[in-house]
Amino acid sequence: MQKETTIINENQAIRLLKQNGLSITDSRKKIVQLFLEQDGALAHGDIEKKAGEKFDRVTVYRTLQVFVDKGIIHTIPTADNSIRYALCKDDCGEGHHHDHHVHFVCDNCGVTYCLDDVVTPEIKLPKGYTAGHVEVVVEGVCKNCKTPFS
Amino acid sequence: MQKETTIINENQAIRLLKQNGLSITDSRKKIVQLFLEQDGALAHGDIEKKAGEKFDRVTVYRTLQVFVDKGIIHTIPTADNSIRYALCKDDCGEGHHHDHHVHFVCDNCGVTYCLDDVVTPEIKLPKGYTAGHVEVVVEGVCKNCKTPFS
DNA sequence: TTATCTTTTGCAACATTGTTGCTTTTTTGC
DNA sequence: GCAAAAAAGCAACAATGTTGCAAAAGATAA
Ligand SMILES: [Mn+2]
Ligand SMILES: [Mn+2]
Ligand SMILES: [Zn+2]
Ligand SMILES: [Zn+2]
Repeated sequence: MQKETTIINENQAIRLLKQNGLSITDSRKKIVQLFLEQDGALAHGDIEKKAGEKFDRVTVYRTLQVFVDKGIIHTIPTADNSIRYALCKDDCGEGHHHDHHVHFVCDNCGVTYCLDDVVTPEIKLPKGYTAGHVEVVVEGVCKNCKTPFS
Repeated sequence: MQKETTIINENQAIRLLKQNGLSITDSRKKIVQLFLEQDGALAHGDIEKKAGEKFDRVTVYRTLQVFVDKGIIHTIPTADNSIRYALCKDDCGEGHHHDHHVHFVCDNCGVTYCLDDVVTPEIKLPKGYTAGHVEVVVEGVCKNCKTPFS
């Protein structure tokens, strides 16, 4: 028998897809579920691996693209030139993301977290510059990797 | 006759390379000069183009790597998965970068600027997280693209 | 300046990542 | 179930990045 959480996540995945007017397909269900089961963010490569040999690489690319467009997931810029993706928790939708939170990359375990409660600060820019979106990525040691005596 | 600024930049480039204990080669001189002549940041591809067909792609990759290692240039993370590089203005050196400034990417012209005078803010993290380095990238409209009446 | 040693370059081959057009398969709405 | 629409898979390709190695260029000291 399937584990109960898997079923819950499958239902949740289907709900999320329907909410966004997307048709329900195996790959979309599976990829949304991966995000739901996951604490941190996922890179394209992670998804390919975690989904097994099940889906074509192109399908994964296109699925992620659709999810970003619809405001289901957002991208996280990192220094190592690999885009990570994470679920949008805010009221993002088609054509407008509102993820104004800080991201954290752990030096030790490599996991990327959305710190949903830490909002991006106001940045005072020099004269002539107009700010749109602000991205903040903090690198350091995460709560799971913290040693008791450090 | 060569333009005077070119000569100045060549001397400056040589000085910078010597300072960092690097041997003086055509490609290193040329690439440092490109950075000196440039207001914004450069991506790998920009450098290949601007250097003409002069240098091998591999040489450019390796040169940029050496420059980053030596603290001559630093990388700038961007959302579009393309690493940009810019000269370090601070006291960076081999094995330690100290570029704590904000970066700005113009939506309109695409140029990436180092805002050397805008320092990265302190970020208050949730319990258990320890901050190392903080990266801030602001996206918006730059001083050159600003229209008079906006 | 030349000889020698060391470093860097260019080349070739390869790996990884991302893109596009087209055909087949799946999903949806009836 | 059936037809139309959407998505997936496949193949071919483009772009980007990496590695090993031989040739060339740079540094050093006689
Ligand atoms: Mn996030
Ligand atoms: Mn900078
Ligand atoms: Zn960690
Ligand atoms: Zn601009």
